[in-house]
Amino acid sequence: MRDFSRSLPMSLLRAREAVMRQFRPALREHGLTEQQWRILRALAAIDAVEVTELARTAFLLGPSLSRILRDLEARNLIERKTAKADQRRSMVSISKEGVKLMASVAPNSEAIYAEITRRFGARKLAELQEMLGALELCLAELGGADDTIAEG
Amino acid sequence: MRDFSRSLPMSLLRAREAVMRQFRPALREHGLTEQQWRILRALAAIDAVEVTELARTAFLLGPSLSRILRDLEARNLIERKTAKADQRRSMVSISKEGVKLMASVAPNSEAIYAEITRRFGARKLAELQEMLGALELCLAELGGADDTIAEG
DNA sequence: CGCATTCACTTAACATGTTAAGCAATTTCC
DNA sequence: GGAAATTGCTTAACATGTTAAGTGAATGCG
Repeated sequence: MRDFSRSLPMSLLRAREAVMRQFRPALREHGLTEQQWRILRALAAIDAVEVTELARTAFLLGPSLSRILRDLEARNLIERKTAKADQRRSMVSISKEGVKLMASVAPNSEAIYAEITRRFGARKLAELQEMLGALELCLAELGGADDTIAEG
Repeated sequence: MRDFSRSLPMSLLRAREAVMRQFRPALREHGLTEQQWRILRALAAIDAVEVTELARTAFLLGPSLSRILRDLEARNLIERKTAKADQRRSMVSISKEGVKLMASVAPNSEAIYAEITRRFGARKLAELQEMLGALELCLAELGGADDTIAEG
């Protein structure tokens, strides 16, 4: 069997970990996890979203998002209100405090990203991202666990 | 701020998830998680290893590995014995049952990997892996949380 | 209308990720 | 030789990943 440490999943895992290692300390200083940061960033780009849509954007599973939103709401970093038209839906938005927190983290985060880009090379980085996107696309067609496309 | 859904961490996360989606169902059929599978594969390649070395190989943190080894030992898929020379060290190896389980999963796993390679293209895949390795390397120099190199 | 189905979200249960603390065996250094 | 530091591993505590089940609201349809 192929040396698993050179398999694609391991390569992707190690690469991602190498990247996230750079960011985690800065986030930690502000009491944020990687996933909480993703949610705040997703929310900062829009006015308000439904939970399901937010899950897709932040790439989190429903149950994880449910828990995190509960905690972020308790910390007054986000706000929720149920939609008028459909009581099942809950609209999530970032709070003033949330915006303030983002503002205090963003510069540091941007600096780290810039350094990574500088070291790896902007062109190479773009190339890499394009390949990752292509991989994702070609596997999306293939499907996988509970793929909604193939089951229609 | 840059659209975070196009950031490098997100690209890596989505790509990896797209890949793992293909494998998880097969592993699940045999009652294995991705991490347990990584450990068995790492063990299959050698006679016996120390826990710390296994953690490095399977890319798992100590505490995670500790728990998983406890469970795999309870399922008789691995074996442990403390080293004679140093009572702190524990040597881990795969059991006969473990080998048998691997043999029953490996063909399926290999087939999935082959299909991914076929769809994405072997050459492109090699290129991608090379870029991932380069990224990892260039960030390793940069360091990160609790980096042992920079602290010596 | 009424009832089964679907939908949006939450809870539950278990496995892992992550950091800090604990513990015993070993090594250092005087 | 022995106290202090280090090492190898485990536990603890909390956050998230993952799948299944639960709950209340909306929808489809007879």
